[in-house]
Amino acid sequence: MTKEKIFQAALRLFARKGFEATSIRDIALEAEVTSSTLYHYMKTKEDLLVAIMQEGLQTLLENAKEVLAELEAPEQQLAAFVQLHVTSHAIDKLTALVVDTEFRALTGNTRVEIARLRSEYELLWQRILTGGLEQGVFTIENTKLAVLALLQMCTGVAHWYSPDGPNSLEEISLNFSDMALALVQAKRNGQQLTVSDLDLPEPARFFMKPWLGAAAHEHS
Amino acid sequence: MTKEKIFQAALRLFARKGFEATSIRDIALEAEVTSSTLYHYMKTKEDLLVAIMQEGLQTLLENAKEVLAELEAPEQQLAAFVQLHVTSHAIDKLTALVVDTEFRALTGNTRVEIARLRSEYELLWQRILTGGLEQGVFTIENTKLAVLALLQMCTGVAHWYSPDGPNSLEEISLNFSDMALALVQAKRNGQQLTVSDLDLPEPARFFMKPWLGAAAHEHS
DNA sequence: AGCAACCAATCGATCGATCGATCGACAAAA
DNA sequence: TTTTGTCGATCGATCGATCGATTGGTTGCT
Repeated sequence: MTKEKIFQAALRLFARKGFEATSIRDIALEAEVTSSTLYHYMKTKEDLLVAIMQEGLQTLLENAKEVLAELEAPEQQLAAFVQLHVTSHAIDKLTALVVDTEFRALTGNTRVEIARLRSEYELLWQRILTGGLEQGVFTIENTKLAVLALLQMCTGVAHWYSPDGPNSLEEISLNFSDMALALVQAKRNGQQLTVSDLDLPEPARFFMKPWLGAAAHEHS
Repeated sequence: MTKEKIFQAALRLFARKGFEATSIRDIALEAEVTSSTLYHYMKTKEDLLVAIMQEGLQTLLENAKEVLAELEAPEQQLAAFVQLHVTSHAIDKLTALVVDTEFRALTGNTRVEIARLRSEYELLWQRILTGGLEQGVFTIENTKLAVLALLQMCTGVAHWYSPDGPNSLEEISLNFSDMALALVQAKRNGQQLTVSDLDLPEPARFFMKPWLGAAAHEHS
């Protein structure tokens, strides 16, 4: 479908050059249509950006909520959240980069709406940490700062991950879970917990619905 | 001086709207000169960006090297690095944001040069973690991944810090040091280390040379 | 079956606005 | 008189967006 082709082209270019540096004609060229054709599928260039960001954030949010519904222990939730976030940001690097770096290009209502999605997601992390604190399994001085640190550290994966890199996605995902558990000093019986102590359901990735970009990669 | 005024204007706008979204005329307006005058002080718009990024990265790098010269123990070095990085990114938020988000706008030689500065800085972190591993004071599965995680988590401060926020810069800086020490599981005598165990020289900020933006803020 | 009416899809041409950058003129300072 | 700083005017290129025309497939009426 042409529409999908246009969205994929925009996604690639927004991620590589940034929203402002990408022209309508760039997208048209990449999608192998004329710039006029673009306007048959969208109203403005910003609409493309909004669609990408909404899709990415909503999918992440849905997956996160499913994780919370499946797992109870805060240390399990945290590890699964890290795996979900890291894996999402690696598999669909392009969408993740756009979501994380092009927020300032948004204007008006959509800006507020996207900000709301993001803070809703942050709140889920906040609750996990609070839960872990109440159960005495985490040791955290400041929950809000810890959430910001954890999120930022996991989000960074999108900036450097490559399937050809020295570490597999699974290694990275597990390693980041361990670092997160260490950061909050997750302990049971006075022993520092690692992800291998938690027996999470096989691939935590099981929950993951494909993102926009990942979906296109499947049925190509 | 007019030149300084121009650089400050560019810094503010690049940080707020991004390099590509900022026009020459925007900068001229903000600096209260005409766009022609800009070209008396620079050759291209990209030169402004390069100057900002070089200044920021080089100052950070110099300060980091001084920290390494003053402190020996890896846990001290790590805590001081975190404080330096966090404090830099909070005090001179604008420069930090530009350095961290506008790399892709660079072209040609400068792109390579800036990338070299950045990787040189990363290497210092790498050495600290390796040192801590060799002394058995850190527990880290994968040093490179840990460096990326730590850097990303500290860099994120520039995105949300505000002097009017609920936490003082000192609180944030100390808190992030503790989280970093926890992430690498820094231990002496089997006891998890915190920043208060390390008796660092009074303000670790002592080493900090002012950045471009911070400097202008001083003699204003 | 055949024709008319419709509609989604695509195009080339082009709009006014703005882009980064240049030029020569003019004024103040050295 | 030369140098340094500043300006208005303007360059060609490109920007996001719009327009009417054309195509090809689908529907509905006879």
